[in-house]
Amino acid sequence: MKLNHSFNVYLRPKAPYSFELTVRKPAGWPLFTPLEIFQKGTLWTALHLDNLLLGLRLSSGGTVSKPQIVLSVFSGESLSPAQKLEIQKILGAKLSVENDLTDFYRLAEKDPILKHSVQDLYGMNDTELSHLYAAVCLSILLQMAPLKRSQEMMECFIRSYGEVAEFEGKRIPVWPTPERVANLSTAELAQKCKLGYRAKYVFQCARFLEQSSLPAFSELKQLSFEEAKNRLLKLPGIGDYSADIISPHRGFPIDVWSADIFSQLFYGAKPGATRTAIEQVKAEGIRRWGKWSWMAFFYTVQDLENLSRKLERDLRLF
DNA sequence: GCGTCCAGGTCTACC
DNA sequence: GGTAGACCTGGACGC
Repeated sequence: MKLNHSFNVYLRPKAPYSFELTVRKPAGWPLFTPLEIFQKGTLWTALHLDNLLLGLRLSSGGTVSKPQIVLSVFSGESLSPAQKLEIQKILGAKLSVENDLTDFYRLAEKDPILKHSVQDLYGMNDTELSHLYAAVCLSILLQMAPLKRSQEMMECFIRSYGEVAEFEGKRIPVWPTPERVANLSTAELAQKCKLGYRAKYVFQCARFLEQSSLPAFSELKQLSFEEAKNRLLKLPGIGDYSADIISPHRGFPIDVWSADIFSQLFYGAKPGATRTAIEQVKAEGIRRWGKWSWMAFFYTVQDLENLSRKLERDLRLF
């Protein structure tokens, strides 16, 4: 879809805010779609907001201590001032411009693991996924597969069934909407992108969301952590790990891979039976970091390369 | 080359 | 209520 209309917005996030680390996370997590383009400090990406396809160009107009995001929004139709204001508000929230890292950094300074990560990734903020169904599909396609295969499934799924935002000579495919996927068949999903048993869940979740059986992202945010998670657990194929990834409140999403990492960080050794270590590691992370456990998880995972080097050298775990 | 195992979980039948 | 086994696929590994 060609997006020929545009308007510009200047966002002023709370400092510290590293534009580059926030929109282009070190572990390779994309902002809104795995097929977005990042070149010389500028990100071209796209997403659906309430079924409206938008293209975005983002760059930094400031510094970590005096941040500014220069944002151009592209749409297929002319938008009213009220629509533009609403879009600016939603994108600001997704980019965490009101996020205050002060309390988390205060905790991190005294923590033998986190003190390294916040130093390495100073000003990195978490961001919100493009929409609820995108988050659901992401978590399902991460299940029970090596990362490479998950990435292949995601890319095929997005290229095959997502709309393409065309603007400024770029073509950015976005995550499919539940309305589109609900009209497909499980067999087609399984065969075309080799989703395996996950095809059933991707399809059933699309039907579930299309029938509005679940609140939108913004509404889930208004609920308590437990209530939001309980609502998400009603989705087919969504268990404890996936709900922790999807929830706007976030959780401490420990799977086999991260249980291995955090077990080494907490206890200095790999877990014996990895599956059974998940609960133990999760409980320990929440005990140590409480309401900041998601941010601790987020910073640790993004900083693994630096962290493993530093921990080998001088970390004394408590 | 071929067979087996298992991976960044979740569901369900069975006890 | 707790738990073993099944579920798609493909890469790694042993033979």
